[in-house]
Amino acid sequence: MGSSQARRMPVMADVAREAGVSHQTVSRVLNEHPNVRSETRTRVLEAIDKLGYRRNLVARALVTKHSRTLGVVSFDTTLYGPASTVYGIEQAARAAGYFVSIVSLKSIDRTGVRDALDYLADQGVDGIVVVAPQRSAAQTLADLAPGVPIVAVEGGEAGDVSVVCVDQVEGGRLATEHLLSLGHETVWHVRGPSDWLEAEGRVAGWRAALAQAGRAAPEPLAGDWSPRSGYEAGRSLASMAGVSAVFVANDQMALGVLRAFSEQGVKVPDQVSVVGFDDIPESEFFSPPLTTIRQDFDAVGRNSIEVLLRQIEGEEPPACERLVVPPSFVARASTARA
Amino acid sequence: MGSSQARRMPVMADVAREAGVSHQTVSRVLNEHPNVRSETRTRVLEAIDKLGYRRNLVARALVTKHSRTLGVVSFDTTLYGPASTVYGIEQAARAAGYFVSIVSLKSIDRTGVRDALDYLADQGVDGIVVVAPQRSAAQTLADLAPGVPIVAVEGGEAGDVSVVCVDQVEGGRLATEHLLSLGHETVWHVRGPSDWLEAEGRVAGWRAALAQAGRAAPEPLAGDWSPRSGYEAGRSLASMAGVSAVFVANDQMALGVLRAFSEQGVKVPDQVSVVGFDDIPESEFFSPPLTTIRQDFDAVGRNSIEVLLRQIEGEEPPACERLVVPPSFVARASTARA
DNA sequence: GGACCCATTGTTAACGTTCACAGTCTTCCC
DNA sequence: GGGAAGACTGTGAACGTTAACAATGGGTCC
Repeated sequence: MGSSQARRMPVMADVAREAGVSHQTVSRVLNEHPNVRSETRTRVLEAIDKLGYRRNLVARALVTKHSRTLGVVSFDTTLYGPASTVYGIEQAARAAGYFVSIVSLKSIDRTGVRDALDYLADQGVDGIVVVAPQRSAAQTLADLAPGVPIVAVEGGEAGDVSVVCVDQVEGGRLATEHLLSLGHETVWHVRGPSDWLEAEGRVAGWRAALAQAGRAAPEPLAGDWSPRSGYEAGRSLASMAGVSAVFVANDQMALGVLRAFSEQGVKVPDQVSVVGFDDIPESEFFSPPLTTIRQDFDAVGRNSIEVLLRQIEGEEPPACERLVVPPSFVARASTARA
Repeated sequence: MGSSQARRMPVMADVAREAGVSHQTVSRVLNEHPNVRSETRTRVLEAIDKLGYRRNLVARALVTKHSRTLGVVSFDTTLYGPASTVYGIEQAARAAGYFVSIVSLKSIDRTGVRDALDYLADQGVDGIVVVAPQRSAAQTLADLAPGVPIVAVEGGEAGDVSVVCVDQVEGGRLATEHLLSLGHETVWHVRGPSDWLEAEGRVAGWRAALAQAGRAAPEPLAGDWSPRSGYEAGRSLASMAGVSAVFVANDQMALGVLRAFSEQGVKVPDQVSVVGFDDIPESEFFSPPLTTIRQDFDAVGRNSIEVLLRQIEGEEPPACERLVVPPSFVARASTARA
């Protein structure tokens, strides 16, 4: 304990005594019940102020069965994307009067997600947002139905949970079509890890755009989102003939690609055009400034809370919505005509 | 509500009935009280398993007055530093069996911090970590003593709250001494915003190193941590004569500086050496790879939880510790002999 | 064999709210 | 002036857990 508070915190009964009313009337004032005489209300309010009373939310939660706390499960909140999404979630949740309890997972094995959900459910959260970009996580989610409403962010077409996501396919298409429109014969791709839905979506968009233009799709190079993996892919690409346009699945890897090209004397955008994905704050100052696809993480966070609250507070049964946020194209200096 | 749960969750009394014991015995089993016959324990455990019972932590918190939840107040968790610190905090807290409730502030006016603390205190958190890198936040903290234990991260020498921080002065000194050791006449500095304690510390270290070497300190250039502000500082520096070494207060701004130099045809490290601060994952792949000062954010997070828990669980009165994590020097390719 | 200790279990009362219901006092209408 | 509707307030009982204390039983020690 170690608390050195002199006298104990006042409770509702203390306020009631001070104001000369019953504890229930104090409760009514606090909950803005309409049927309280305004004179009584001010008396209670004064008493509250005088005693420095603060309502005990734990006791309240016990009886109402609502903690006004939302849980967030996320994977590696150190990355820009997840961090921004969680930030958006937290802002929106607090604006709606909810607390946010966070669990950041190191790895995303099945048990990890399951444990995190149990953990949060134990705590009595009213709902959970799972930032589950990996297929494995998304599937786990579909299987287990905890007692509380759930929303998945970037969760694929998972069973009967609501999903909020950015249209990754459209993003991949935008990037690829931009490069093709500049006259490049075809577009190479450095993709993200295979169990990430976002990576899959971008690959799909890239393939679709190439197919639509009647171009052959080269074998994509594998990456793991890290600058280093991009660097390695970049070295491979630099050693290959006929590479004039590359769509890299995120900005961090794109940085690695740029670095590798620079080392190998490959000029961007003169010899090779590069497009990234995410639009992290640094991208604008890469050498050269990176043309990329912007994801509105803030909107994703906000929307996920909206969907979740609709599920928590709405009277209808869980509707299982699917909300897609469009990506946008950001032109900078890393692409040029073939 | 909208919950479609068929029958209500079992409570302790249900388990007790099922196992043929009193609810108190169930409680004892759950809390690993020693004086329970092992045969009784297994019977209770079986009943728990059979009914799928989960203990209600809200009710528990009401009577124990401990929620096993810690609050975190942070500013802009989108930035790498805060994000990593919060990540470390969350990991350490969960390992110790605590939940983490987060409040991310947009701005750090006095009221913002005050409200956040009140908000968390209302929720009944057992302790709070404030990632308060700005002087204003740190001061606010010193003023108000909420009922709960508090630890400040990067909080300066604020009054009677415990502080965990990285030795910024030492970091600034390391960077500057490295540049001086390469034979540079003096070292220029692009600093962070003036109300940030970290910015001040780095400036102080830089000045100290210059003074110790008997060199004059040029007027530092002002930045706001963003790549753009670094870019603008870089343009100024490029237009000035006699600039051969620059210590930039964070890696993001350093990126902007590198970009500006590149645009102006200033070669790094041939003409100018650059040192950053933070060691973000991207730094290794800048052009050129950035020599920088690494902060162990993870250690900061872990330590802050350790200090906080010692304050919460220890029996002694709040000791008001001050824990300093040393920075480390990371050599890469952005610096060279004068 | 009686006193005493300890392990084990049960009983009752908090914790601080909100909910359900029952009052009391106006006011208004016929 | 009687009754009913409505505004306002109070009383008692939950919510599901842990704390404090009491009770039981077996063993040990002289």
